[in-house]
Amino acid sequence: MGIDLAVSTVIFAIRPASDPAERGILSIPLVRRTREPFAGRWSLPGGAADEAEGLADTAARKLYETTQLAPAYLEQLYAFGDTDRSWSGRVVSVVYWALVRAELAEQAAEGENVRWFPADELPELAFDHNRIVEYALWRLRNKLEYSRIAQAFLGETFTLTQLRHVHEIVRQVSLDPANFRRQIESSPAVVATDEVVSGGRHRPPRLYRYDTTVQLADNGPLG
Amino acid sequence: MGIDLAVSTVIFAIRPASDPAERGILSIPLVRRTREPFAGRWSLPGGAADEAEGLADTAARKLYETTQLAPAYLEQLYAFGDTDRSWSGRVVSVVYWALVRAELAEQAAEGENVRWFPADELPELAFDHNRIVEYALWRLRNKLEYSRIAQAFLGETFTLTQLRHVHEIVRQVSLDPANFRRQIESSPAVVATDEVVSGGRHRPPRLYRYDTTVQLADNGPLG
DNA sequence: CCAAAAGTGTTGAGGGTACACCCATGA
DNA sequence: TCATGGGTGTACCCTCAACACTTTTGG
Repeated sequence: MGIDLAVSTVIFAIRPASDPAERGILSIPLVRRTREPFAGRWSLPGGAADEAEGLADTAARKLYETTQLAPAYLEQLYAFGDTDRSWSGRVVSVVYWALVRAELAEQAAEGENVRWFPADELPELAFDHNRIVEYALWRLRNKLEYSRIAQAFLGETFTLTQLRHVHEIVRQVSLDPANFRRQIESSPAVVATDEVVSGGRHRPPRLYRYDTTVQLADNGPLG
Repeated sequence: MGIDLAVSTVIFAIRPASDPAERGILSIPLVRRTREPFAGRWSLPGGAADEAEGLADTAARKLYETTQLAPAYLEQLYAFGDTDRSWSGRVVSVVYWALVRAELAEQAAEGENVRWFPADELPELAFDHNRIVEYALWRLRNKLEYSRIAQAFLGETFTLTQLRHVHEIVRQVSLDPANFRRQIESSPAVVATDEVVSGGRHRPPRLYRYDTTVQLADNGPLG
């Protein structure tokens, strides 16, 4: 038979919360399986690797096909290859994780077979996908602390409060606004614009943007 | 046709230096290719993935077959899958990196088709293996700073000076012995024994051992 | 006693946290 | 003028780098 090679992606976005007191919910889109094994169960978007296409390209394409979205950040997570992870032959899955923008994720396709779930309230998924998501969550939370990837959840420009909310939602902590500001401003990756947002009934916050000459995460020689 | 799946491993050990002023050299064993493509070039040990065997098991087995050694540490590095990385069909390589003990690495098999090279003086290798080693080196150096994996280069017991030399050789820095001592002693992963090493013409150093109930590196849910 | 490495003590700089305080806007 | 979040100042603590100093061995 041989070994089947598959590509899957854990897609993260911050979506509006039903409870308006919450600032948003870290969410993941899943697809319902229509075939055995695990027919009817929810699973990560993905499919067989394409012989003529790079692995990351396949991940981005599958991502687009299920959500109609393009990722703001995409990174390989891990190659899962235990012998017993699928009982329809041996499958090695190269899994990626992606961040998409909140504004776009709202209009993302949803339907009978595609649905967004809160990242830490998932149902029982097909294969070893619960374990995969758990690992992706751990990586996301870790990387948020020492890299500048939080911007990928937001649009072109954003306020520091919005950026802080991303950290608070993902890392499940509450951060001091004053210290958060200094921490971000000391980094060259985020720069102030001269625009502000008026309309709130308080002092208009300044908009910041991400400096695209700085790379989001340090992945060493892989860039 | 389809996609071929391979497993390779970047093996690190600290071997005795020719210059006795050096404490040791970070080295990698390579195998000479006997077939096209890249016949005659040096390359990473590895081979086709085995359908009945886990990926890490395959990596450890290939490691043993080329060096007669067992790894003290083994971790997945990355899945390399660019479409143009082999021009004998599409090959996806799941690459692991491993640490082996210095004492054992000295007796490691070496021959016409297996040879150890200093990690940062490699010849031009087959495929994209130079880039793979570069990434593995980056990961090793990074992980040494925030994990307790340096012990894997040493034996059951070791002196703090030996452990410091590992850091100095791998990270290419010189470290203050006093501060290094405190840093290690504050970590629960390394514990003092009541033995000392006599014989040197100076105060006999205490031996330490690694606490096996603590895991070397934090790989999150993957353990 | 001397050289050399093991091991201890101490100080000062820098980064992060907590928190007091002022600023600018809409209602 | 008040409520609300934006934004600044500052004191304290803790970690870490630098380096002086003491200890224990072999020669």
